[in-house]
Amino acid sequence: MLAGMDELPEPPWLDEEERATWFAVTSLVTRLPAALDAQLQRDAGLSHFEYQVMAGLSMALDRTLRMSVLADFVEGSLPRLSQVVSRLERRGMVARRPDPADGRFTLATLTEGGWKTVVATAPGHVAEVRRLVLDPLTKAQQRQLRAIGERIAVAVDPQRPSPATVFSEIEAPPSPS
Amino acid sequence: MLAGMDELPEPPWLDEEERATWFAVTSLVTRLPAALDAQLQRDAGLSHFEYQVMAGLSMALDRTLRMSVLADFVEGSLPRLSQVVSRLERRGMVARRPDPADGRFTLATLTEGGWKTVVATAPGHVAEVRRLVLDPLTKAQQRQLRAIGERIAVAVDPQRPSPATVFSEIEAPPSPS
DNA sequence: AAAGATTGAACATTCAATCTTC
DNA sequence: GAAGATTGAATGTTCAATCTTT
Repeated sequence: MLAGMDELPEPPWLDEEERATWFAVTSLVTRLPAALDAQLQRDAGLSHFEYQVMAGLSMALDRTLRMSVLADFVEGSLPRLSQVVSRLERRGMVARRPDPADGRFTLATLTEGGWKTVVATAPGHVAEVRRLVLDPLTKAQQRQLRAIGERIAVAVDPQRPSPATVFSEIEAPPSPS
Repeated sequence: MLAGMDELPEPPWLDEEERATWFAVTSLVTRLPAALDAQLQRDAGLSHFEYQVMAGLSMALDRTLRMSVLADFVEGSLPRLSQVVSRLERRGMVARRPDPADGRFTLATLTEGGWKTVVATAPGHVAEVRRLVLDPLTKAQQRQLRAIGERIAVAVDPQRPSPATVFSEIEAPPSPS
């Protein structure tokens, strides 16, 4: 694949500095999600993914979104979203119906009960996000983290739409999260 | 819980900057693990967690570690580790036996075949880590990321041993307690 | 009795196959 | 036939209960 190319040879192993950076990253991506799940599970009986789904809907116009747009927003696969929304539907949090404009789409709507759950849950979740992520960092570090995340995101998936793009699909008045 | 305390009132919602930071974090913690899993699954038929387990053992003295120490190192629960090691054992990658020094402990050892798998897999994995995380960042950003990760780690779990501590357990001979 | 580890059942996730609508 | 979504089976994870050794 790169025969004949004239590249900087990258060392096959990580040096001590790089390993420390890498360790920080793995630790972050394993422990932070676990901590967020724990808080939401404890206080609201929701996984972080379920909460993201409901929060996404709560920000949308008419609290309604097509499944595929919602899947994009929560960065999950459509099959996964479908399973999770089925569970949320059984619990009365979300309702689904075919899109009248095009029957191939499915519209998911946050019910009144789902809305109340989000409204009741959001402050505690936001507080936890502040406590674990925002408060421990200086403003400068928050900016750095944004830039770093953006660079890694591009490397992981160059095709990926920017946050702003995805977010605009959602439209946004009343916004928990 | 905090009646009468004199605190800075924290706004219940995130402002635009904070939300951007938060979005970068959630995106990072959901997409990066998926990308790493994909590479390892494709090239070696291993999940990232399985790889971490085997890599941890490969660095240890005699390629052997007590299950509880290994669980600490890979930041997973003991039940989870036990299930995963059972699978790896069935595949001939790892062997278990009671610790002769104290029968309550179980010693897990990387087999010759497991070692060969790690040796064959590591370069590709390291290359992927470079490609997705290290290469897109400047040296300064790598330092920043380390500092940021450390701050968040402390917030998530103040009791948690520092990376250096956990790592030293790995390299140190099993201390007869 | 406590520490370390394992097990079994409930639950969640993944992926290919399928279904429906355009 | 293609796009959007769902389902079913296999796989993985979680958690409480259990077992063994000290």
